[in-house]
Amino acid sequence: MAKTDKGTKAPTRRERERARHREEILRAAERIFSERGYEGASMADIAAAAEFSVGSLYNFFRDKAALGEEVMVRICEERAETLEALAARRLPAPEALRELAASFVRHLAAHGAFLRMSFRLQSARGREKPPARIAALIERQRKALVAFFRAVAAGGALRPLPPEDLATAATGLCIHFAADWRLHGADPAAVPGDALADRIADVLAALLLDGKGR
Amino acid sequence: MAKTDKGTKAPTRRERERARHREEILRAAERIFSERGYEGASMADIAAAAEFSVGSLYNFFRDKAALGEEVMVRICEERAETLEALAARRLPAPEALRELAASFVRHLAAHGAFLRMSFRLQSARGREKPPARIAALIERQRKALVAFFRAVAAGGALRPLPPEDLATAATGLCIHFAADWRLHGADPAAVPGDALADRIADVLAALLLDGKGR
DNA sequence: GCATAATCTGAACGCGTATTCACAAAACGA
DNA sequence: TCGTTTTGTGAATACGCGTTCAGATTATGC
Repeated sequence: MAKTDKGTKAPTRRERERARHREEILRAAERIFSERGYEGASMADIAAAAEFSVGSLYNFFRDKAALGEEVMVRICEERAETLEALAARRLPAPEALRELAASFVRHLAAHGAFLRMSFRLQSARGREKPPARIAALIERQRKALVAFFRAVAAGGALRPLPPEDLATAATGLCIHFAADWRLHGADPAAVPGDALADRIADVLAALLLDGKGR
Repeated sequence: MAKTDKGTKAPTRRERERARHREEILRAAERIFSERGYEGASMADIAAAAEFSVGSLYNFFRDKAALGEEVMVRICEERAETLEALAARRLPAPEALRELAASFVRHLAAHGAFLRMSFRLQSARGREKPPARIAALIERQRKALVAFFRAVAAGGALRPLPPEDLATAATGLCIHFAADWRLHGADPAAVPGDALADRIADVLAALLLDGKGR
């Protein structure tokens, strides 16, 4: 099976090692970013965490921005895939919303850098637009979530709103309840768990489900 | 010898001038922060915008952090007062939600720095907590919004959720719809207007109002 | 008008950090 | 084993920015 290249040979030993090193740098970078934030993480910090020299980082990434972008891209890709898979499952509304909340919280727990770097996109310097690859992934997530809500709404158990608005609303709810949890949580380094997932699920259900059982 | 006494005599000419200068610096700082973000705004930029020298800024504020904090504090105070006033008006649910959306958008339009600096609180370096004064104001806003929803819910026209959750949900919706509008808007420097307010109001109504008329 | 205090100025300083580069080490092919 | 190529190293570099301070400027009290 052709891996990443445009249909050439199996990767040589060198290529495999290089890929592994790249991977380790990315993992270390994500850890440091999530601990100290993008601006607070120095290349020296990341290099130390990855057990490489600073110079080596530049053999793999053009500059700090490229490294940060790649970290974010991978997180966003994972989230997009999760959402696409979730949309394809065609669950009934209540379970669908519960799964949405659960997957969101799992994503947060796995990628502490996600919320931080998302917020950074909005507070970033100047009038910078997010890099094109990230903008595209955000759009992909959005598309998947709209499809998710279109499918769920077909069951007729949701409030009558355009799926686009449902998607935006659900995202806003997830993010803000998570931020609120971070703000009020005792330990700022704590990892979100089932308590948060349940709370978000309850709110999503209460607000988005059509309350026909009343 | 009366210097800065605790609210006794009429302020002398000097004191009034000093207060005016301070005011001008704060206005300039807010403008620059909203244009370039906190990290992207240099003290030299702010000084130039305020038509003072850099050194003068330090006669009014201990350092850049204190200046930024003061800018944020004033914005948050204004918002808290608006919310408290709104809660006190005891409007019927539909009008109440419409006013909530409208006041939020007016606040955004008046203070371009608000969203940016709010997001910055979440993506900030290290594990810094927000300054105590700002944390207190955020809490004050939250309290006001909870009171608002408690009052509105007393009319019985809202979805049956704890007012705390309604408050968190409403905030998340407002912020995320605004962020979405910023992201998809043609001009990134555009000022949010009635179109955004209407959209948010519609969503709030559709999700938070008890749909008993169905 | 003069002495004194308050305010303003902006060049100079120090610090932190992203980035580079000359060199070292290692891996590879023959 | 030996030249060549790739990869790794970390001290040196360059730069931006927050902050300071000694002196100029302006206001105030007498």
